[in-house]
Amino acid sequence: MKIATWNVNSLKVRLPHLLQWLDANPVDVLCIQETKLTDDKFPAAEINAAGYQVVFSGQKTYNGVAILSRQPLTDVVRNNPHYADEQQRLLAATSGGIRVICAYVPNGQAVGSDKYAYKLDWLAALRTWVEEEMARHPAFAILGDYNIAPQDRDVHDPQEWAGQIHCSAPERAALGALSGLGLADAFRLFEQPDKQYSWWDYRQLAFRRNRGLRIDHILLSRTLAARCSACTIDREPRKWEQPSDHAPVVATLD
DNA sequence: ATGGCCAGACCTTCTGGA
Repeated sequence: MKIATWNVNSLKVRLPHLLQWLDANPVDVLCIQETKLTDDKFPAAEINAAGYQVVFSGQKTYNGVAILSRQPLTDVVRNNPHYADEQQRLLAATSGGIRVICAYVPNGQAVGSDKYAYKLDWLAALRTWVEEEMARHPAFAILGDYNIAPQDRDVHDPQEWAGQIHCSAPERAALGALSGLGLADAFRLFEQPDKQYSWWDYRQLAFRRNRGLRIDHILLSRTLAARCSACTIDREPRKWEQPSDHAPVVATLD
């Protein structure tokens, strides 16, 4: 089976891309972020018609997450029970025996800002919840936009980004604390070409120049990491007209 | 020159993203 994550940056604008991508890439589970839609506006019928069950948790203008699945979704949980948050960034469900969390980690804006403090608090609380979920579900995956580049090799220009948002030591430590629960970055289970990114700024022809960051990740429990035979970033939809600034990441589980 | 693009809100200009 295949599981994937994609920050679509407005599902209203990107629904045609989502359907086009699913048609070419009929993954079993897809986590999407930044839907930017209230639940009454969520295009469930169009997604159902494409052969997917879907659960979603949205709000106006910002954030919003959804899980699409070919198999039924059960035991749905919205938001982190350990962290009161009006922002809709987390959704959990079980599909095909796998416990999945879809995560849209706060951006953080700038190191030292209020939003940065929120990002770190949010990540600390996420760890507590993930630890619980993993204890209950050995087959566990958390997929999403982490807004953190784990290492300098995940950054097009590590000197330019050194210490900056997405690359600061506390952010990387918070991601490391999640990994410390026994989660593996699926992408790094395999030999990969250099300069593989999942996000590119809309400005300055950043995509054409491959000036990007790898900030979208699939983290797998040991049980699932043992089943994982591939993990790739699909740059194709970033080339389409009016694209999301993020690319999908796909993991194959045997 | 610290900008540049994009999406969405209530416009002709802002916030947030990363």
